[in-house]
Amino acid sequence: LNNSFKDNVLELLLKIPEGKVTTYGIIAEKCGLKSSARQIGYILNSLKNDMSYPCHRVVNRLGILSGKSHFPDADYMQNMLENEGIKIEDDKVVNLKQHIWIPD
DNA sequence: GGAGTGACACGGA
DNA sequence: GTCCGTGCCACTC
Repeated sequence: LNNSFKDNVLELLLKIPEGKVTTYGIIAEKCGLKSSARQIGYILNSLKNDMSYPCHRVVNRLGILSGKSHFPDADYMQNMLENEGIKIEDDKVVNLKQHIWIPD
């Protein structure tokens, strides 16, 4: 099969439940490239024109909204997350452990 | 094919 | 908690 790494990432992206977040590292590991978290950001960047993917639910391992500058508005990511019940303080998810989602 | 580029992660100081 | 160096690998010239 010719599934690229990117396809796996996209598939997993769509599974992130509303009101939850996950990290670049978790996605990478689940897609079989444990230490290639950097690629996730690269892939998400290529989706910036496609809002059908919940890119806003991906944060770094500290819960920081490291990708917020890549959205249409500076507050887009934060607004989306807060809209789903996640509290953001200083560009960081409050109580990350409570909101993190880990694939099966 | 070689070098540069990341929306990262980890360990050590 | 911070700052810094290193590993990482798909992708693009």
